[in-house]
Amino acid sequence: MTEPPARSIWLRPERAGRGPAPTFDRDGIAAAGIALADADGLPAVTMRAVAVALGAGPASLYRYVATRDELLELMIDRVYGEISYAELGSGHWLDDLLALAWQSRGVYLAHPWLLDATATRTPVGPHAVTYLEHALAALADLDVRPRTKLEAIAIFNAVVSTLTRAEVIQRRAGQTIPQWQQAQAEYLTQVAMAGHHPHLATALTGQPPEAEDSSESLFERVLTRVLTGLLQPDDIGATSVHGRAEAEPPAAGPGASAAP
Amino acid sequence: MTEPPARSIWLRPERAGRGPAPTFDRDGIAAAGIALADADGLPAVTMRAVAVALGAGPASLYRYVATRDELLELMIDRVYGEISYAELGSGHWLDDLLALAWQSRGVYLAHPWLLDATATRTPVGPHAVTYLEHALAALADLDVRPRTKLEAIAIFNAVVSTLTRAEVIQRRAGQTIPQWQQAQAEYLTQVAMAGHHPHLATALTGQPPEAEDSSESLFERVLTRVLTGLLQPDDIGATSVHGRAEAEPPAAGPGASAAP
DNA sequence: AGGTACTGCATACGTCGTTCGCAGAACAGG
DNA sequence: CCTGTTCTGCGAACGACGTATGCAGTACCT
Repeated sequence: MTEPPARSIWLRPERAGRGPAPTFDRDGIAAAGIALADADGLPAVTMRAVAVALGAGPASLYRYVATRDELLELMIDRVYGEISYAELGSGHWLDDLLALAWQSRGVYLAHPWLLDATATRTPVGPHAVTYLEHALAALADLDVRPRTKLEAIAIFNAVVSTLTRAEVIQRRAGQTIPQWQQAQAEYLTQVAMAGHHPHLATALTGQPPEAEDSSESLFERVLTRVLTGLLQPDDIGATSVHGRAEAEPPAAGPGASAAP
Repeated sequence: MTEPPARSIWLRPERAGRGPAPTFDRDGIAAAGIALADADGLPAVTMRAVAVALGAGPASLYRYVATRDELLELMIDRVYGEISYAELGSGHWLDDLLALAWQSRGVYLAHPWLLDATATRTPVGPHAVTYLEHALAALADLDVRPRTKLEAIAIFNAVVSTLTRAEVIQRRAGQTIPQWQQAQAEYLTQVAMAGHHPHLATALTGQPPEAEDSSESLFERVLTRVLTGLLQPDDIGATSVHGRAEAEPPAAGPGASAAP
């Protein structure tokens, strides 16, 4: 008859100090999962694998974690703990946010599986909340509605992960050549060559080696542009640059498509 | 002895006109999967479920699809086919891109699972390529390096999906109250009240019902700001005065690009 | 006509997430 | 100190899933 918990793992106390002392703890379990994910990717993080890595029985983890998803939450929040806020407090909000972005990038590069794990989920663990707090602190002096700040941070995080994902993929291309990716590139060039997609063709056959800027400068440039565009004073930006008619959602998108 | 294909499903011919006529086709299979996903989410799309929905045997689909991931690719590209490009060609790149964004939003709202399916994967099917072609066409007259355009489109897509995901979650809150989400909110407010996160507290307790703008105007406003920031002339926005650590030499590969 | 190459399908294998029930260990109260 | 309660780890098992395999039939090609 003990059902009621169902709450987030972060509200559940780790220990319920009654019985014998637990052999493991959340942090150690998360660390074991992270080690597996770092080595062989997210799919390698199975309940059994983490258990044997810990020297535990196949189903022992369920004493600490209600579900595999909670294990992933633990892992995600633990790597969020690797973020340093030492470089913040510059006095310029843009510099502070860029510092946060570089820190995030570092964590993503150190734990590429985090890109997949956070693609669906939005992290809400203690360390993630600390991150959000610092991001808001960076924007504290900005004269913008709090709502706008939260939006900006959400978009900001999405852009950071998108940029870093591109970087991870490109970095992997140097060593391992995933089968599907090569097939994908083959298909794309083939489509471009077919002639029906002129803009795509010119975009793909553009100057490749030329004065290509580094990934780092691209990262900083794109983020700067996005953030400066995003965090303008609240009263402007509502009208298009072309003096186009104001917000008028075009006719509804495609209808439901259930059956053929 | 037949091993060599391994190529993308888009390069593989649907029919190899030798044997008997297939009972099903890729489009029908994709439609069946989409129907299941629309009704019960992505996890409901299992090989067996799609098979029985089609009146086929449990493993019959492997005659059409090499893996479950390919089935998802089929589904993704089919819903991309619902996008209309009728409202494009306004002559203003921003208007065209906003029209694309509204179309994407419509598809996302009609098929919320698409948000999860494309969170990891980057769609590369024929319809996705058509989408990319139109996006590039919208930017054709812009005096920016092709590389910058591709970047901008990638960021653009990420922002669209982020905004729409937030909208889907908010929309779901009206009818179904997912357990984990309530727990999440409970935890967040509890953390904010604890006192150690002042900025978070003020951001969460901000004006709630006030002159809150609609989801639609937020959508358009954020996108406009991001895009205008992103697509400035190439020579500005590249400079920044932040000494940052974590710099590594540029990655080697020239190939892989940021795509839709 | 006959061979060939494809079709749908039933069955089976291995793995995964998760549940259940039990033996033992620590704490609480007396 | 003893006893009962409450927790612990764990082995075994369940159901579902992705996928491989082998077989019988069918339609095209020569």
